[in-house]
Amino acid sequence: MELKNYIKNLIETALIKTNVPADIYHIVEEPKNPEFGDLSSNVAMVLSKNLKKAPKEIAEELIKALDLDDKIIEQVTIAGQGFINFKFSRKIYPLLLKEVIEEKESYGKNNSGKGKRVNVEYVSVNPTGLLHLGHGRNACIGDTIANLFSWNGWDVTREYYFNNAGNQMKNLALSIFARYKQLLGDKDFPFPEDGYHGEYIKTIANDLLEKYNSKFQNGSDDDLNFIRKFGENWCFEKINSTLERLNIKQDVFFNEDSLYHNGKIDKLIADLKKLDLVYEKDGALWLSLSKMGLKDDRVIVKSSGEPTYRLPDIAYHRDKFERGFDLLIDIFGADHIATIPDVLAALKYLGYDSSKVRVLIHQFVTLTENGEQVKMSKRTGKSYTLDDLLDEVGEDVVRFFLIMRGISTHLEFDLGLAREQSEKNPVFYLQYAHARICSVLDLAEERGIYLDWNPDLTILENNYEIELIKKILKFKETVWISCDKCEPQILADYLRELANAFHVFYHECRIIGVEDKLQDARLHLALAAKTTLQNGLSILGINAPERM
RNA sequence: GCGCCAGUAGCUCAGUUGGAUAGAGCAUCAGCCUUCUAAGCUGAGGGUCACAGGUUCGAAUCCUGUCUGGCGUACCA
Repeated sequence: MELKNYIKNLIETALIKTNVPADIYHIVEEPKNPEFGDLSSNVAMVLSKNLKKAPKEIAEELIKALDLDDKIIEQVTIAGQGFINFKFSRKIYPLLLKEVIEEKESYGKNNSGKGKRVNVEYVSVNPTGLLHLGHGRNACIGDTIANLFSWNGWDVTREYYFNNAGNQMKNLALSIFARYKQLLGDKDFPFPEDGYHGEYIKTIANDLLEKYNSKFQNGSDDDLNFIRKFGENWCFEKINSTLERLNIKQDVFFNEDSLYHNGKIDKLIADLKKLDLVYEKDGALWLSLSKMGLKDDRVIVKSSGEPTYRLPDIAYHRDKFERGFDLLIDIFGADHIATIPDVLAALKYLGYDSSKVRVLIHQFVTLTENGEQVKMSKRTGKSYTLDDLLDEVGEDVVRFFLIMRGISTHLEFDLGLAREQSEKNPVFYLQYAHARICSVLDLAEERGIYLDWNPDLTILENNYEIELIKKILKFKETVWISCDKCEPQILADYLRELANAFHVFYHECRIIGVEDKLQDARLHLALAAKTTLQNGLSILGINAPERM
């Protein structure tokens, strides 16, 4: 039972009874100050304007109309400017806790997305280099959001979109070729102006040399094509191994090139022409964004005959629509922001419901240590890659740090803090709570204490116990909100609060060695806390260690 | 110039579509281990919510303007 929904329904039923339209927007929330009660409603204040009555007066009438079950609600009071505060009977919490224990590893799941399909597109890095911190943020956000949708009952497709055809890939081939020639002794062989300068290009060239010797030194078209493919495979292998370390596995790898081969690009152009949304000018094909309410028209096919990225982007999203998803989520870095309004506008004019596309823009990541920005890895002397970071602090810390801030804010990754294997590190705080519980449960088992299949949890009634129970019960709602808002950070924050509630309970309440019935009830409470922590951590893709 | 994001404690950040006394972690200071993991717990100090107006019962939150930082603003992706 969801307590918030219960109260909300109670109020709405009362509103109908008193002939007030029940569709008014009102909030049921936990008051900051626990003295005010367990849940609080602002409905009287919201209504006061429409009804032209004092909030307190409305609240009084409403309370009379509430159908109260005194087994559930102990007290209803009016306070402040007109808040209606509800206090639950302490007896209901243990009953709800029982449900948590019974649901085990599925506690927290709900069916709000049942029958609906969502496509989450993330990472989507072209195979021209290694993953960096920004990609890591993208990957961790995307994977966590995909997990959240899954927990909310959605059928989730995790997708990676890439382009292995365009200019960038030519550039990759030319960059590798130049390094290759240099390795072959032609020290002054010119490096392409817009080439990829990373050290990894030299590594690829070196691998190429070791494997094929001087076979490609002429640099013919065939040679360059081979080198391009070699480079692509090399990069993908690295990208995949990094993602694997983060335990990220995607379902669909969508190749942009397929849109050209299966005619979807041509069809898109034809359809846009039919709708009179494109025109030719200076030998190029322009998209009439001004007709769609945007400011400037943009080129979608260059005078050279090559498309710009906008064209396949539109075709790709159209393809996703055609695959029948109810929701399309794109996870982009802040540098990709410019194209979004264009793509959405075009989709809308092509007859698709562009409100089904949800674009999440995350801001950049900066790596700092002792307040100073870190650009190069101390260990390798090269620019800092996601792999370097994983080597240094491990996957749990990386995953947690990259989602622990709101998506839209800049993220400062404090390397010093991340390296700290102590109480300063927020990841360990969560994991420690889990390990602590495991250790208590182990000790119980060692001493031959077995959990009663039908525990009397009503014995749990002190504040520390109740606070922990309330926190555990909040998990389900948190999984929903975090998904609805597409903010993994909400879940991360919640888990810290949950861990804190457990640590306080543990500190104040002896579990093993107290009177049998109480011991059993507290062991069950610890078990419920463990389950909740474990489930929460699994959504974040973080391990829940049994020992630390 | 224009667009998007941000500006909250010394630092890094929360603040649940406007609610009661603005919160947390780190840092600082002071306490708590002969009993289940001290990677823990308790307490203290620390604020002009960038600035100025406006909207109303009520604003960190909404509107307008200004300032500061980041990212964009291609016939690159």
